[in-house]
Amino acid sequence: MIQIPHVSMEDVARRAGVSIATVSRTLRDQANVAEETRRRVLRAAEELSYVVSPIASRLATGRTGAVGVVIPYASRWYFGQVIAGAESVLRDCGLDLLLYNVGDQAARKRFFERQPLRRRVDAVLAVAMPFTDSELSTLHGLGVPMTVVGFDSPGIPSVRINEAATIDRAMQHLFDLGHRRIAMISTYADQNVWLPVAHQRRTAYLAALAEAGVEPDPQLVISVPFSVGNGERATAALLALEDPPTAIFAESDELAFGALTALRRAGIGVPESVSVLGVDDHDVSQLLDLTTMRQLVFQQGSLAAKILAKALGIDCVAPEPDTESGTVLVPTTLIIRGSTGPAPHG
Amino acid sequence: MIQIPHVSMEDVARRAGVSIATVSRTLRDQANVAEETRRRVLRAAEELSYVVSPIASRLATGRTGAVGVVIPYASRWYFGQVIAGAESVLRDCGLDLLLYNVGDQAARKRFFERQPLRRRVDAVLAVAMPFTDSELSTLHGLGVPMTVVGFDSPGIPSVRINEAATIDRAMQHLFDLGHRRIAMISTYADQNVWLPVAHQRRTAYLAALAEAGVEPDPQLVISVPFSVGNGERATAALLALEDPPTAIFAESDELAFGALTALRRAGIGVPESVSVLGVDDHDVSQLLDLTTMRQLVFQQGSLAAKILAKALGIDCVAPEPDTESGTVLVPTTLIIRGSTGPAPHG
DNA sequence: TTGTATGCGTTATCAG
DNA sequence: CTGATAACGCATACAA
Repeated sequence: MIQIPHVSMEDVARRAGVSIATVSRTLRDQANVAEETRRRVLRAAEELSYVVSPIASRLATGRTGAVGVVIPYASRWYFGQVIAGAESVLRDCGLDLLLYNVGDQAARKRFFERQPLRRRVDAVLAVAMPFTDSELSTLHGLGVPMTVVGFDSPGIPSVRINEAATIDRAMQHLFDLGHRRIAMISTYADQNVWLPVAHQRRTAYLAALAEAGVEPDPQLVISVPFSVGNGERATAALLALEDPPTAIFAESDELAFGALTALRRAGIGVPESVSVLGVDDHDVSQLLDLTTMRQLVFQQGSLAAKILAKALGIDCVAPEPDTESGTVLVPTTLIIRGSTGPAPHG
Repeated sequence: MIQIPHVSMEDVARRAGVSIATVSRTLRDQANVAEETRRRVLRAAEELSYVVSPIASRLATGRTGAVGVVIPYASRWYFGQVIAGAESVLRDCGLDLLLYNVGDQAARKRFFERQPLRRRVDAVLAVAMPFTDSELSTLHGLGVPMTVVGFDSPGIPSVRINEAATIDRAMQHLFDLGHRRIAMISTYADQNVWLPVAHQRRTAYLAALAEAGVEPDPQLVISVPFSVGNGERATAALLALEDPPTAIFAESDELAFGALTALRRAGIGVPESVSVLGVDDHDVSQLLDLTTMRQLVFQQGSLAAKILAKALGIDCVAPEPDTESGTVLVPTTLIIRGSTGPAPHG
């Protein structure tokens, strides 16, 4: 690979017959440059196909021009959506997106020990990764603005959905269909990623039951590690109960996929015998005809990025109306498909 | 947010009673530092919790310490896997992962016009994004090593699967089951992402038919834009044929998901009446019991990153044995699940 | 083995 | 409006 000698600002200055200071001013279109000069500089830069060295610029300004995006599982649908949403905004703002995938325990530990973000980013965007107090203080030690997606963390702006309202809406849908015996497939806290979201959703599920005057049955709440296969196992367990549920509410679509599969394998009709409902509106959900609470994940990512851009004083995108408060709630929508139907006659 | 004044190398040097040159040498553990001095320096750095400014370091060395990862759709399973794989290696190598998501036409155009990667990365990793000649020369103009995943590009090291062999293995499986009337769901070239892979897979499909002595039927090859819904529509069209296929081979699992859905909706038994086979081994495939050609996408991403690290002279990970050649072929495996079975008696 | 001095390519502060 | 010039924080020949 040929190492191309880079054109420097000095080269441009020489060609345009001005000083490098003028070149610098021109290129960042500052006001105090004569129109004639400006044209000469721009033409010289054009002819030399010059681009500013971001690194030198960063050293001089003290800003890194980058945002660190910290996520547990880059390859999952939800996180991919957030990344894509954030990327679209950051790109428009001229900010680099530095990706840190710290899903497994070892990676996470190293991340917080070595702190690769130090002196490297102007802001941090953390996705669905609640932190321990220790981790949180480490992050604060970075001294840069931070925003989180998918959960709340004290003192940090966040973008998420209203968990309680979302779950409640879903439960209402099932109640409306006459279901009373509703199971929930929840995720299990593992060592790497603690998901208070799971807790919130379980709580909301119980609250909805209570409000509807339905006695909760502990057997109907199953917690499994998040994986596309565990929803199936959980459902198999539910079906093995003496008094199986008429509806299964999965904490996320991916778990619901498993539920649908288990039901189909067991030859149990959906929704004639059992209804299934998820949360996300995953790409595959439409295919599987899964009723779900749609959340706009891409938008949550872009919103979070906008908040950061604003915090950095970068005016690059149309401001969002409700970005002021500490927590931005992105609305969710019930998408009714074929996986939910009237409760079978008891 | 409080702006924390950064500790500089000079502070460490002062505290350790040495020059900054010695600090610099120590921190990059060069040999020529006295053990005693080294300890003093390390302790001083520790006490001040000092970290080197990557930016200053980069300006001095002339290397950016970053790799640009260019992909069309960050939120799709395949790309998420590649990203995760690349990230794991790059992190170990101390390289930043700069993500560029250029799926839509506008973003792609801007990417090649502005060339945000110029002077910003030491290497480029492009994923399943064949380039036009113009784009290719632009990339070469970056003057940095490059590697591609998922396809070949002249003069660039690549990591991919053997398309022909993969498709052939899949077809053999169907032939072995007695299928002769095999449809293929292929992807359609759109403006944003041209996928020669689609072409290769169609060609391999036809070649396999020819070798098996089966007359190809143009009606059985359907091309649709890649989306989780189009596989379903394509399958519906196939089922509407006078002489519908007994097996459907989808270019990717996501399309196969649609096929499964369409069949289930039409009340057609899988695999009793129609077999379905995909390529990828997507997370959801196991759930849907889809027979598929598994490709290790995460590994392809990490392999590509290793090739780049090596090209950059960074010795950070165990070298791969077969990384020498221009193209690294990652093996694929037929994963037999429940979606394929013997052809129904004609 | 250690220190000095110069350069890396900008930005920003001053004079002019 | 423009041009010197000093940071920016580190790496690295070169000296000592």
